[in-house]
Amino acid sequence: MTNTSPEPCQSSDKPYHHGDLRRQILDEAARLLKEEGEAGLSMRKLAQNLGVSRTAPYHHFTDKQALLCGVAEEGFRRLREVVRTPPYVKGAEISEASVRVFVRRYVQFSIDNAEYYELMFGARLWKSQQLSDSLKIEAHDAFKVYIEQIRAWQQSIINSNIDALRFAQVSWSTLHGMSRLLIDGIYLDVSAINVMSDTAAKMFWQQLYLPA
Amino acid sequence: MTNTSPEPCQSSDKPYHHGDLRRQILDEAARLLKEEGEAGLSMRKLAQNLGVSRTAPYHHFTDKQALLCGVAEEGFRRLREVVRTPPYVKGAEISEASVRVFVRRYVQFSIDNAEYYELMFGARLWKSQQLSDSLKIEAHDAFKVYIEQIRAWQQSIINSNIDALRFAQVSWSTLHGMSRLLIDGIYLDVSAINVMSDTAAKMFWQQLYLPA
DNA sequence: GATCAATATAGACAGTGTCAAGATTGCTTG
DNA sequence: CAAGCAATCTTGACACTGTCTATATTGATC
Repeated sequence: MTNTSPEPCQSSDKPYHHGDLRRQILDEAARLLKEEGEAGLSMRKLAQNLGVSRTAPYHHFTDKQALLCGVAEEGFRRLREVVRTPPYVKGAEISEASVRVFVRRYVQFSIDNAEYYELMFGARLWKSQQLSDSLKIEAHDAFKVYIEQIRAWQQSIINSNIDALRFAQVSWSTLHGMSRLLIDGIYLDVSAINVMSDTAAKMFWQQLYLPA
Repeated sequence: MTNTSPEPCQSSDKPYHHGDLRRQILDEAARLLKEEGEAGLSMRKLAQNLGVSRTAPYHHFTDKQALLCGVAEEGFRRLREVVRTPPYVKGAEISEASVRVFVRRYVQFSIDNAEYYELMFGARLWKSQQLSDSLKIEAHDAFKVYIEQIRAWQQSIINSNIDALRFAQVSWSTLHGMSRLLIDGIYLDVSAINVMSDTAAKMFWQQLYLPA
């Protein structure tokens, strides 16, 4: 399986210094996670796939844990990017349709970036005490996007009896739960994603719109 | 750390055949998962803790995966047990309070048996194609309990516009999401469990009770 | 009591994360 | 341009893992 004869590319002899390793490690890690799952990701295989020695990655990530944190960080960046794309929902423009868009977007992101999502919201990350500062910032920013969305909803809600914090917690639970059930292979009917998302959106909307 | 001198218990010399190994493996596995997390569970440490050779467990579980399936199976049995304890909710007796009881019970179970819950509803289990038949049965029975609960709700709902299947999926997503967010250490405020549960219950109730 | 399946054992192998010590390189500063 | 330094990459080593194989001991059955 291992190719002993060197491939005649990359400027004949590969340079001692790779030059772009950190970036490629992050990408290859995500690729391995996607293709083979968590069990398929090892530091050594990672290095080998990139044509570099086993310990080379340790000069860019102190730990395997640190590497996973790096991938998760990338995920948070992507999430923020996705949520920030139009159409936005602000202030009084809120409607059931806009809630629907938001829900669909969240769930769709989690499916499309399952390998990232698992790390971003997995126990491995949040139960470890060693979160890098940059990760904390990224994660916090991503959370903020959600909170802002809830606040925007809250500004134009008719049901003033609602507790915004509790509603944010429970609604996020719903989104997160749907995502995990789909990602983890417990909900198998992927074609029902949109219907489920819309059902959730309707539930949220009725919470916001109707009196307690 | 390792105690070389044999402890003077267990009828002097320990017998060649353990006699109760399978049971103790399951318990010790759950204990290790609870105390040290998934990373702290290895077949070898397991065997050593039980005072048995490294390969002994393999006569009771073909795989590490099979062992985890066994633990999960135990978890499903427990879940069924918990949900079946009174007070039940049947037919027309449904009320917001009864929904609240159900929600609280589910979330509380997931917290109290986190080490089981993680296995029962983890990707490791559901993405592997090798589920034992007994596990499938246990899991299916546990799901049935939930479905029955939803059906009971449905029988006395006023809102006939609701799609029972979709509602079951989304409501379970909410419960599962809350559980995971708490178990995985993303929601840290454990004291808010009951308030969150009640908020979710209220949301469910309004879905059931109010017209679309 | 002989036989057989269940249960336990030690030995071995490949694979893993990661530490330590040395080699090679690019940047910086004199 | 030379020297030096820090960043980067390398090989070697260690303890640990899951699991295969072959062997030993036991309890139950005819």
